[in-house]
Amino acid sequence: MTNKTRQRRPAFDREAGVAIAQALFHERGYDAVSLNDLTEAMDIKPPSFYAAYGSKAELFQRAMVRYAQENALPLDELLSPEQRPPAEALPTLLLTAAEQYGRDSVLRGCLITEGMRADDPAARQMAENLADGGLQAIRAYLDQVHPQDAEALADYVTVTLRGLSASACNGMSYERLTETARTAGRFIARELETDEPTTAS
Amino acid sequence: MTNKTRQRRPAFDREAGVAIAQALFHERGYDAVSLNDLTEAMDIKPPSFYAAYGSKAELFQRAMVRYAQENALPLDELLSPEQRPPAEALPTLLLTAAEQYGRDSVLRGCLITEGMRADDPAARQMAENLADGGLQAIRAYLDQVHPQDAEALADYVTVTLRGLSASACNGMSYERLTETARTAGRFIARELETDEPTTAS
DNA sequence: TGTTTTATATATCGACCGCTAAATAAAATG
DNA sequence: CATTTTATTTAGCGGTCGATATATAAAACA
Repeated sequence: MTNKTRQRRPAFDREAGVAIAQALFHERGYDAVSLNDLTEAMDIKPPSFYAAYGSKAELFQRAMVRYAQENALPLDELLSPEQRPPAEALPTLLLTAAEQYGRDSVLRGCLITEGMRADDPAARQMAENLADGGLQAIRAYLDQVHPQDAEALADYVTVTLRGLSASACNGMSYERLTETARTAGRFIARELETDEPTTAS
Repeated sequence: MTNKTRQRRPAFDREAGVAIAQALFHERGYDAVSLNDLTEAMDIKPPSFYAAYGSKAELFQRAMVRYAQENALPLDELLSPEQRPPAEALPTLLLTAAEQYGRDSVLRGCLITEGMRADDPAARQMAENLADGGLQAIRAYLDQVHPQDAEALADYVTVTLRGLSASACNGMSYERLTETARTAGRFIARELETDEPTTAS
């Protein structure tokens, strides 16, 4: 009789809850955000929280995935060997990261990078797994375009990214972050141009 | 009568307690070390702990000062303009740091640098104050020897140091840490030699 | 020796942690 | 409407957090 498919109860928007959690985790870090902080910000009670997300760590995982989808560096574009030589791609990668890490006054640094320093082992492992994907993409790109120094260059880039993220979290200004990224990018470009004196057409 | 000055009761060695705390804080970070961890490692009860150190944060401060005294980079030696040109001093600084951050399998990274990411605001501020001394030394050195790019170079060095410390904490090997530091050092040396084509005698 | 000082141990404190059992109310289905 | 399902609320679980009030015992000093 009631063939009209009734709308399901909204209850609360779980995806919106993930977005709220993402912002809180990004602003304060995993450990510093309590269940009370989360349920209060979402305007729900703890049982609803656990029915929806399972645990604080599982929600963190979803928040990091959401962050990666909307904020992660476009590695696929940046690191396509056909389009960009490494002397251009890697400086762009560093600068794009620095711009992102420093552009918002409260959401500083990289949620995933900083998640790797969480005290909770489960959360830390989740962050490491997600970060590993990006690092492997950088490494794979360098294996193609600059195999003789792929590990050293990949390590240099990841260490610089971690330094930029941590510095952003501690308040380094947008201007100084991006200037530092530009400096590191120039150094890489100079190194690559030295070894590989331009294969230009 | 008893003019023989009696030895004061040993009770427990407070300096040894600071050393124990230093190791625990270095291994796990400020937030992840509980009062119970500390009192158990020192083999004392909480009231003795508070009588001796005042609070967890105050003990952290003492542990960081102790760490700085015995482990901090010898900035005074490294950064003496009379002795070393920046193209030599800065690469040595980075390499020395990387060696220190990665040489011990459990005490990774820099206690003070990582302390700046503590969740406890008091502890974080203490770490920032201590770190600021080192950063100002680097900046003052560069103001003398390379005033045209002092801020940019100082920022580059500090970001690299933070990246090395964080990477060490997350398990990057001694070899890769030191190789990354050498890479960054080469980049700096190349930059300085480009701008300043040797003032040699 | 007697008195004072100092550091100890016992036994918590109140607050917060992540998380959940049980009861209830609302929506979906017949 | 009555029934089932689902998400909610109330209330609180056991545990740990940093930190303390109180009482006691040992050392320092006269």
